[in-house]
Amino acid sequence: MKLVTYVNTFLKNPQNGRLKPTMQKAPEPKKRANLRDVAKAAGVSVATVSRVLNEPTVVKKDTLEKVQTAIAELKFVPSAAARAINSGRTRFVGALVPTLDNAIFARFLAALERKLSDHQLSLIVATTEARLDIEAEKAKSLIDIGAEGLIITGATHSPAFHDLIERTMVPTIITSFFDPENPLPTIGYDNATAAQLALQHLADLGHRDIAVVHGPVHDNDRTRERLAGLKALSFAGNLATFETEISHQGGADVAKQLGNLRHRPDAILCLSDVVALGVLLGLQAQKIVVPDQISMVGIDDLPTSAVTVPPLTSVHLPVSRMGECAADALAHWITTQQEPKPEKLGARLIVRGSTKEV
Amino acid sequence: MKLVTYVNTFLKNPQNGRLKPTMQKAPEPKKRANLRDVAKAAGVSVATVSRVLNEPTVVKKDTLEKVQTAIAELKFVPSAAARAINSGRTRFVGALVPTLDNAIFARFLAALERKLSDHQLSLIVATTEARLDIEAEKAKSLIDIGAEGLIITGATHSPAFHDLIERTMVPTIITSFFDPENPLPTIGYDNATAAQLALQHLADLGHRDIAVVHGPVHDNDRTRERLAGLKALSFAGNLATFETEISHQGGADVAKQLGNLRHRPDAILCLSDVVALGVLLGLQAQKIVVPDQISMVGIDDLPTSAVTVPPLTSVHLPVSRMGECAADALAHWITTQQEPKPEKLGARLIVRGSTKEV
DNA sequence: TTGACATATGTAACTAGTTTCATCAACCTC
DNA sequence: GAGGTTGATGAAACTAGTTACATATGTCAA
Repeated sequence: MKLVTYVNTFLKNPQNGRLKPTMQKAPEPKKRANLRDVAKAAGVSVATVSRVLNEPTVVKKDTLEKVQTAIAELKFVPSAAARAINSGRTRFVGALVPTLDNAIFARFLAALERKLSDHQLSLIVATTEARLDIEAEKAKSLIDIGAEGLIITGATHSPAFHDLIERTMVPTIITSFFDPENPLPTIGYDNATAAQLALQHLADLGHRDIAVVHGPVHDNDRTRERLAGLKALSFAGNLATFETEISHQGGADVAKQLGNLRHRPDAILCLSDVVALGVLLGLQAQKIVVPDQISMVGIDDLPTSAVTVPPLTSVHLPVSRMGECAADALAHWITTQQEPKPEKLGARLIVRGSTKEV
Repeated sequence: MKLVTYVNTFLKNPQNGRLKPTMQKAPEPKKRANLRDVAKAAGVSVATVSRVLNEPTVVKKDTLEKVQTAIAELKFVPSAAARAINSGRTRFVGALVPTLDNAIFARFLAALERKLSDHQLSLIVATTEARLDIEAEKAKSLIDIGAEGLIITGATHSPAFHDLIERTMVPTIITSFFDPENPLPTIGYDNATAAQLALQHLADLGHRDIAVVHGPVHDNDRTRERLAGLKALSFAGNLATFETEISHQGGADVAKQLGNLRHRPDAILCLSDVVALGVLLGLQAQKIVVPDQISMVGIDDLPTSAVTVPPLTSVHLPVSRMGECAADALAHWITTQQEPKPEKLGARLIVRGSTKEV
């Protein structure tokens, strides 16, 4: 299919900058072969060539070979656009993530892309900067350019977005979030449980005065769910929440705040590992020793969390598997028109060195 | 343009799973409007509608309004596929990066995507796992599906890849690498200079026994250039190189090796910040104090590097700007057919707390 | 009043595929 | 040997746009 685009544009601009204005005739920009060319070369009709491409079994063996030879000789690749126009299949889907600047999404997308390509689907990535208006806008342009499906993050979206999905009925899967009741299928972990796992661990170790550090709750239902999970757990102690930017810097900033507190909590629960790493660094800068002076738990379990000093106790979220499941589910939805079942992926606590009994 | 795909597929599967098998007639899957529908509704010809879309100035004012009303009423969005088929423009480009799992590429892609969308271009991201064969394969499928341009990393590629680009003449820009002589335009920093900046800094501080930690050199010309830059600098001391995986874990592994050395170097130069952070953590795990016992420099200057303990001295590489420049250059190349000039972006040393005079 | 020209719009051909329907030959059955 | 069935292929219509060319008005100068 290569070069639909470029060759055509080229042909329409004969004064192309690449051609030197010499006397010799233009180097004959060998036009890309199309179905008709192949048909002519093979001495068959276009319908037959199309059949060779799409249902080769119905074509007689020697005809098949003739056509295939012609295809090879002319280096024919069917135009994706022309195919899309009547099959309605563009073979790409879009993924909307808040940011690429967080290893958790990068890992998710890597798995998603890998698995989608098994289904012959390309992935267009769009970042929303965690803003619902940008999300709706980018979703619209993805659908406008022909995305066959969408992968989105979380269940909270703008009315414009919901309207768009409802009108267009584009298969859309929600990730990083599990809720069997959601009108759109969700594939993710239970954020409330994940947070509870972390809190329970701290509680079991005897911590009673806990700082909860999290990213912006505005427009982020994953964070809200995690916070709600914490509140739902009957915990016999104090929880103080700190909201900050999801970045190492954001975590470090909170660490500084915590260090200055007259009454310092005895444990910190970070709702994301990126923030946790930042907090850890921030504490270290103040010579506050983890876990001796303060325990720390994170959520996400990034590979880096195993390398920190001390290694971070964290709740593992299976983002790579989530990417694979989402890819399979979306591909299946697109091909069969059957909406997939929601899938709940387990989260589990990985105890490492950043937590200690009081 | 929304829903080309899905509606068509839907129409071809009237037994769609979403429709309940009730008695009432199917909810009339309101077919997406096309040019002809709009023309009929507005009482004009398809050519006029097309003109309204593409060169509205040549259309009489009240005709224009009539058509625009019809477009709005029918919620008409032109099919991208149909447009692509005769304009040859698919309005998307592909980016091939080794991995998403390194903040440096994530940041680059974020900037690239942001700027491309200003040019009305979408971005398809493909990861190559730093393998040239995968790169060539994915490049081919990107071009096959109609990518109008490609953004790639580094100047070393497989023969299949070069052949592909030459045959198809798809505009392709090399990033993370600067070489005005390269047949394909490069937009990036001078890797040799960047590495030299780091080494010179260590040399100026009096370090003479330096460990150089870097990622795989196989198939990675950026790393090779950096190493070559180091060798080219007449440095009156010892350089020992350590190759490892580009990850925090990889860095930590090397740190352990270094810690076990009977004669420990007095400084570490990491050719990437991700590795540097890993090394820093690895040293810390062994209670080796930076910079008192050993100095450290990195290259990349990730935001995290400012937060580590101690904050990492690093050579800043302007990846966001690189993304923007690449987007502009590629968009310009696609629209004007004029190959852009190579662009060299400056790198500069940011001195922080991880380096100290001997 | 007529010719010249510009402006606005429509007709139909074109892009590159897929798909329906018709045709024709070959084989089998009665 | 006529009739029915199957298999392979082709002609032409179809997808949804763009665009070259033709045509119909309108304005102005001669």
